[in-house]
Amino acid sequence: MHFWLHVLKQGNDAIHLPNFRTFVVLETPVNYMEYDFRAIEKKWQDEWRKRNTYRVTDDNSKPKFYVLDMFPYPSGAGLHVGHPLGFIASDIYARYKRLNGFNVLHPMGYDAFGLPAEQYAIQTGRHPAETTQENITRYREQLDKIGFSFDWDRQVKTCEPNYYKWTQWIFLQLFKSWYNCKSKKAESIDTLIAVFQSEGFKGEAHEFLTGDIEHDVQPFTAEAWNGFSEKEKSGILMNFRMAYLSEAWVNWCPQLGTVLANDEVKDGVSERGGYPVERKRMPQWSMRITAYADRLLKDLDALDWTESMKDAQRNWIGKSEGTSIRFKLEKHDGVVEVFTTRPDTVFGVSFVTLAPEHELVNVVTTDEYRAAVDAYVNVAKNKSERERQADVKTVSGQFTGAYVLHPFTGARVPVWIGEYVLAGYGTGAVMAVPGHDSRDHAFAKHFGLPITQVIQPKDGAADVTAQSYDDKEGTCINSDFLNGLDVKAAIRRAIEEIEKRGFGKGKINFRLRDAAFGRQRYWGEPIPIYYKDGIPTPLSENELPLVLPEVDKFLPTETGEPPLARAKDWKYNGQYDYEWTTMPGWAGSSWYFLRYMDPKNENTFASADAINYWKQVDLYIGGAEHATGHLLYVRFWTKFLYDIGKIPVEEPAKKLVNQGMIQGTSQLVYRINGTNEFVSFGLRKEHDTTALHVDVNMVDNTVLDIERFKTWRPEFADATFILEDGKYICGSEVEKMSKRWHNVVNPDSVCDQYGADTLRMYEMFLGPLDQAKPWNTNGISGVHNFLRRYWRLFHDAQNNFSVSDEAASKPELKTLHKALKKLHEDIERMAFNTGVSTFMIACNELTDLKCNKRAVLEPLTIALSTFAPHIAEELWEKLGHSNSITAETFPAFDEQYLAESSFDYPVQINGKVRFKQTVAVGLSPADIEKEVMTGEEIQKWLEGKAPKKVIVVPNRIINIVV
RNA sequence: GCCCAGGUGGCGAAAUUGGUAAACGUUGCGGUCUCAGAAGCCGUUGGGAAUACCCUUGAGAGUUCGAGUCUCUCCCUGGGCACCA
Repeated sequence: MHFWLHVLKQGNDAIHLPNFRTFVVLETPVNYMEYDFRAIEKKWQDEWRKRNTYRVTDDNSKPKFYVLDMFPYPSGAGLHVGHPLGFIASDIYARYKRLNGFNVLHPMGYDAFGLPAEQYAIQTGRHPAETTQENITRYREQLDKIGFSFDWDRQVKTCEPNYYKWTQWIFLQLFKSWYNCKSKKAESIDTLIAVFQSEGFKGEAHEFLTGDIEHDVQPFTAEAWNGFSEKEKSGILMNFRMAYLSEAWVNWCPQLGTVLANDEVKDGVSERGGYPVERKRMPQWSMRITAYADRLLKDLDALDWTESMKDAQRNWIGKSEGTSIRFKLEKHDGVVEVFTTRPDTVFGVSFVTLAPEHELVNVVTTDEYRAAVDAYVNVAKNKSERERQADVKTVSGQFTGAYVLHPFTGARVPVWIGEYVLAGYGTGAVMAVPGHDSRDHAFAKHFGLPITQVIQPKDGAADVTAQSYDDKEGTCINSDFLNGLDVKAAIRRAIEEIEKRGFGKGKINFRLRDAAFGRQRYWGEPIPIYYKDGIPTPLSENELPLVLPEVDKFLPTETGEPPLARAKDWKYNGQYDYEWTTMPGWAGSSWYFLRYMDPKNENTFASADAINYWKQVDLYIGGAEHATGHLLYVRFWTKFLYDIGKIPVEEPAKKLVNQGMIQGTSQLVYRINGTNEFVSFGLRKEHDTTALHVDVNMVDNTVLDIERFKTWRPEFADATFILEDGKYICGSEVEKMSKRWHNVVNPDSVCDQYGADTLRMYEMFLGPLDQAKPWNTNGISGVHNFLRRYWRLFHDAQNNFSVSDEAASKPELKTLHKALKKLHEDIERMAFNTGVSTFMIACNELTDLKCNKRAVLEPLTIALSTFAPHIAEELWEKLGHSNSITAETFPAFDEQYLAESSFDYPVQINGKVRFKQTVAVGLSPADIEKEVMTGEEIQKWLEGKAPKKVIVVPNRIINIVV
């Protein structure tokens, strides 16, 4: 006699004998008789913890492999099924590498400083440390359920003093360094001071400054330097430090009350919250990432990252090669320096445009135009970033009354100001060539300025008065010594001539700007600086960590100072104010991969031994949205630490894989307007309806659970429904997974229903790792079914363990080795979706063969432990092993079994026949040795083989099926 | 506007170097088991044609004995950058 066991959706177990007529309707049919994943998964998670199975040591006898996930920010919402996608992939790869004899570092931690915890603190008064810790605890619970092989002993939290002590330490190193453009590396600021003491500063004549670092330091002699006050010296050195304080244009977000870095601003609004962002000039700590622009760009080539990721960084760095040209002012001593990538069009200049913020605007404006210019500049200044960006189509500008002289022709060229010229890029001034630049063209048209053609397109005439010809192809005309040259040659010739005559010089510009580093926020690392007599002074290293002080409120002070100004008696030595801004979110994440190597070290950020052993991340998995933020900053800090001799590698991660986002599938119901009646999806067009999002957990495969819906919200308690086929069918839409759309699916609920192994395999099965895809559970039963069938291979009909020690047959071995070979390939190239299929195919074949042979099941189970570690461990134990399966070796495949029954099928090419593709037909290896046959030989060769099917296209055998 | 990735059945997708397109899963349909629901198991599921034939990888051309894969043009979707001179 057998009985049925069903489970209520809520998790209440109930046993039903067959003659019972009352049944529990199943949400998810699960037969606990067989594969009891709940017991198995709990057992092994406990067991792994007890045995410290995944503890990692710096074992020099094995090759190392470092698999890293981008650590999560622990938000209050907990994990949804999208979060673990990358973690599962990295876990499979880490387990695979471990089984292949590597010593694998696979850690996890938390990026724990950040805005949401602080916003929550402002609203509720709860300390961010407290809520962050709660969120971390919740994350850990969720992560533990999925069966990851993280070494939790190495966990890091960026908000803990023993971690941010070293973030502050790195800040101090940056503060104490400058970038030498000659040696192309960061060096101790002492070397610069030594130069100043002995020879002063010669401006551009100093080779180490001929790079692209911008500063406004006037030349001085050694005597002058030695006579400067401490404050003056400090001010000058600030222009060279890697971490520096300066008056700078920043992205100010009034709603968030803080400054944002460029990558934190999207389309003129803050990435977090979507609040407007303005330009504001204020004292600001910055990181001189621009010094590394060229190296950050160049070193991308050697990285094993996707092209799109590298391109995103290339775009962001935005290198453009061109030249600066100085235009002498007509009635002043000064010059207007412009930057252009098209010096070949210099004879087409009809005016020069300055950015409204340009410092020369005030100087050159004539009295006649002063009022108009002031008005224009004022309007421009008061516009927010967003307004300015939204407004790109309107042409605006103002003549200053001033003229410059064309360097080659001496012609008078009017000086305008225009919003379309950006203060922060190049020199903040452009030479306008309306014939060959569409923006200049629009400006010229609008203000009736002359348009000259200086480039002749190859395919004949272009009417530049109607439209500018921007292409970098053609021949120079109306251009004196450039006439007849094509664009490329003309650019070279023009630069040569400009340099020779001293009008300017070839120059490389980057779009990349220095990164704003101070945040007017509480929940971040304090910047280890205090102000002694107005001089920003670093703490000494043994004074670290500078611990985040307590404050009464997390808001700015009444006078607008950052929250840290509220901290009572928080002064250096009881007398000097500390810096009140804190570090941005990206600070802690810019070096965490190093801390995992030696997370508990009290004396240094990580010991030299550990760093030399682990070196860098071999495989880094995370979201593509970090392309221009985290991934650029972590490369920057890595290069810096390399320069100052602290680490042996220049790049944080050799290989980067971006996992695609898992979107939510929102479910919609249709309420007939003005009623409380809901109409099913298929019939909604017959009514005037409004779509409402409903909780996806109330919907099973588009069918709404009406009873649950009624209890969901009080207003739906007496709702009525128009059904189709007796069901209420919901509409669906793919949207970002968020509470707002009620489409969040938790990994916990999937683990409860199907188990962690099913969740792991299903997330992989969903599609290619790097692709964005909506979450749906349509296929999850297929994956779950696979695991049950796999379980059944080891058990008889009564669920008794039953594995045979007989030798495996050839077809069984063939199935095994085919699967192993494919798994090696699938996992190596991170095609985990096909990896799941490979297991399924093998399982199907073995089921068909009724194979329960140890010789086949043992190796396959080791392979399965990468994807589904819990069930694999359980079966491994049942197979009589007392050791954890993690101690095994990933089974190698044996070509012999594959070769024995397959051959390369012949294809005739130009009268010769070649063997191209391996097809299994059961021929002897001797047949395969022949590489080339004529058509006649094939006929002979086939004799006696009785092929089932031979497809012959005139004179050509396409395929043979035996 | 510039740069990148992609477009294959009802759906998620596979095809790794140019070699039988649609593996694997799901959905639908049919069957089996059952007093019965569910699960399980078996068959079938790109299109057309009365069988073993033909057509089919966004569109069009090209290279090749052979193209989802390579080249060119175009269309569409997603992503990045953007008055960056």
